[in-house]
Amino acid sequence: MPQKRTHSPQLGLKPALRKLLQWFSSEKKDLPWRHDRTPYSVWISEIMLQQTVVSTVIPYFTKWMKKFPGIKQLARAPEREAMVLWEGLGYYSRCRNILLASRLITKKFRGKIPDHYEDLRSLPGIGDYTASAILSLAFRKPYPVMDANVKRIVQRLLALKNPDKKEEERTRSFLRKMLPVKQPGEFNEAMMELGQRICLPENPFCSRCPLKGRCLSFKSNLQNKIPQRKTSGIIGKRTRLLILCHGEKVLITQKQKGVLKGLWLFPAIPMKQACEDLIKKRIAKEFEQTAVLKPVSHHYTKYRDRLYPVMYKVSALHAAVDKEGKWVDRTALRRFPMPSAYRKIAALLSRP
DNA sequence: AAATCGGGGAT
DNA sequence: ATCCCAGATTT
Repeated sequence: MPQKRTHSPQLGLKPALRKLLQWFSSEKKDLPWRHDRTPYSVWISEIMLQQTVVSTVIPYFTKWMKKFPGIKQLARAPEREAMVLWEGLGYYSRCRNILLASRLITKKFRGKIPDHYEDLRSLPGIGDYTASAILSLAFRKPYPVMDANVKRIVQRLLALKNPDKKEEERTRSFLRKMLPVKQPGEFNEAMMELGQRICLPENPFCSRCPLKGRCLSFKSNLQNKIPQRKTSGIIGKRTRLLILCHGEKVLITQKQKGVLKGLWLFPAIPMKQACEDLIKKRIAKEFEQTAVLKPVSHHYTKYRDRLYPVMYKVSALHAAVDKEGKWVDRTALRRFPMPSAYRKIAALLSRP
């Protein structure tokens, strides 16, 4: 005869799992990559979704699948064409890596996306998360994913307080226990959507959570203490952009390295620096400031860069400019991939 | 282990 | 205005 408990009993893992899958089957959203699911569509969507919210990805995914419906079309595409589709999505190395990987898949895997963990990990841009997502969603293999949503949920379920290496392993082993071998994809998607819609970083909707009976944080009312909020550490910058007009043409330069490699930018210098000396020395003998455009903000990670575009009309060009930059007709700017902040300025220039 | 890479949605 | 996101790669 079991003794009467003072606390409410914790829900077993199996019943909790059943509730989760039930919640997902009735609440899941209709997303483009959930139609006609193939290894290719899973791969592309998962890469686009890295550090990028669902609503942002949807139009990019749709455009991409229309232009590159399969790996064959992708593998023979010039990088420029792919980058134009990616423009505005951010983290541009993801796009370069997709191109690289598509060629590797063609060459080393007979044009088929591999269905083994190590093979997937060998491809550029595919880390632990993406490999597990492809294996579970596309090939129904029992690999749990650990994205930010899943980590947050398990942290709360188990009331883990400091996210370190050890707790990450706790999380992984918990997920391996919970994951239903016959429907790993459903489980992974259910967890991610739960994190996205119920188990929010702040003020989670615990009352509507199918896992609340299994959640130690909820039981102890710690759901707003776990996980700890991290301190910001934002760093602000100010940069002046030079919009140099020569006749109908504008000067842009292509990034040669870094994450923005391959993208085109207007020449930029820190605010403090005297830009007119630079123009005189490197670009043209004669110039005249013609306008000051509205600033736009360009931000990445902890940096918040405020861009101040200034237009100059230049003449008597130095010959050396062609090496680093390109004079482009204003109406042709749209054919050169740029980060969003720069695109906003380019849009102003291309209309009269 | 920590830094770095974008952009925008949500609050 | 601030936090965060279906992370990967480099330092």
